[in-house]
Amino acid sequence: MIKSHDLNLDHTLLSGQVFRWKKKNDVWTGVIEKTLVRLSYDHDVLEVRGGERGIEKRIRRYFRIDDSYESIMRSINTDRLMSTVLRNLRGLRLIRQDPWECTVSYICATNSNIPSIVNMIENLSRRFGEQLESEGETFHSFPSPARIAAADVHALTECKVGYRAPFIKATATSILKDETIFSRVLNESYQGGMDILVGKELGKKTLAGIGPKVADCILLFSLEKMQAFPIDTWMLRTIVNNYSVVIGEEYVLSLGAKSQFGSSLPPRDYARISMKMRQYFGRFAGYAQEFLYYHSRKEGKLIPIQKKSPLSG
DNA sequence: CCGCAGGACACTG
DNA sequence: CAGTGTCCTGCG
Repeated sequence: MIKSHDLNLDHTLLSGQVFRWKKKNDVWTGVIEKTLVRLSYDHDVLEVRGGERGIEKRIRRYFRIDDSYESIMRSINTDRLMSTVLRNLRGLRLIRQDPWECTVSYICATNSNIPSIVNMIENLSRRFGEQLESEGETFHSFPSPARIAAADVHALTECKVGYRAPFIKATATSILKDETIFSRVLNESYQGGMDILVGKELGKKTLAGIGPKVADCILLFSLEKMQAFPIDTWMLRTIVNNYSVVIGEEYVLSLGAKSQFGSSLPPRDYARISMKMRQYFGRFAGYAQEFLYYHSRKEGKLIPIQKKSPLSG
């Protein structure tokens, strides 16, 4: 039995980890692999509709119910901010996603925003996934690598994924050709897994559209690397505003001086900052990241990081 | 019409 | 290598 105290669906499904759940009348509907599931709370007890026998177990796995939540919360309760955030977002959990869907989702996330990502993933599913009917509604499974690899780039572009279309197709093709890649990462250390995903393994790039940030998301959300600490522009702001001491105040200043925030963080800076944060939060740093990320998004406007100083005139 | 949003990549020096 | 510009799309 899962209780709302252990799993807060709103926090978890709105935290920006996943992009395919919809809420209507206090019922969350989503697709786990090829099963359509409806979730709601009845007097603090999670109620599951859809799926067949065994669905409860899959739900537990999906929401990582078997993680020792209390112990993890204690381990990442490192400071005043975390203490507040952990209390306010009680019941937020990491989700154990399918690596392939996760990969495509975060390729789509580059230089984009959540509503747009939701749109892209939905378009891809509608066009290339399998239809799932339920209670008069139509949903779709996420398309397999084979379906995407076989797709025309033009057809992918029609799903509004933009310049990511060739990346998505190329990555699907790579995964078809190297089916064990995810399981190899699973059996690797964090750094080993990172190296494989970004293509440093044999010095050659295998997966297109996957840099360190996307790789961190894949590692954290689908490949059991709970120390992974993805750093997007929001997280960078949060770090600069709250954890400059952790990554080095002089270093923060040097970052600002370089004013490199117009594009992505240079890989070397990304590696350094995420390493510091992993060291600071420990082996469940990824949980801390997710709490901080959702917190910062809920808080909304943070002080934007200054870009190139405009030539005032 | 411009700036920007959960970065990656190709291209210079 | 390290530092820039560009990339499709949607929205304020």
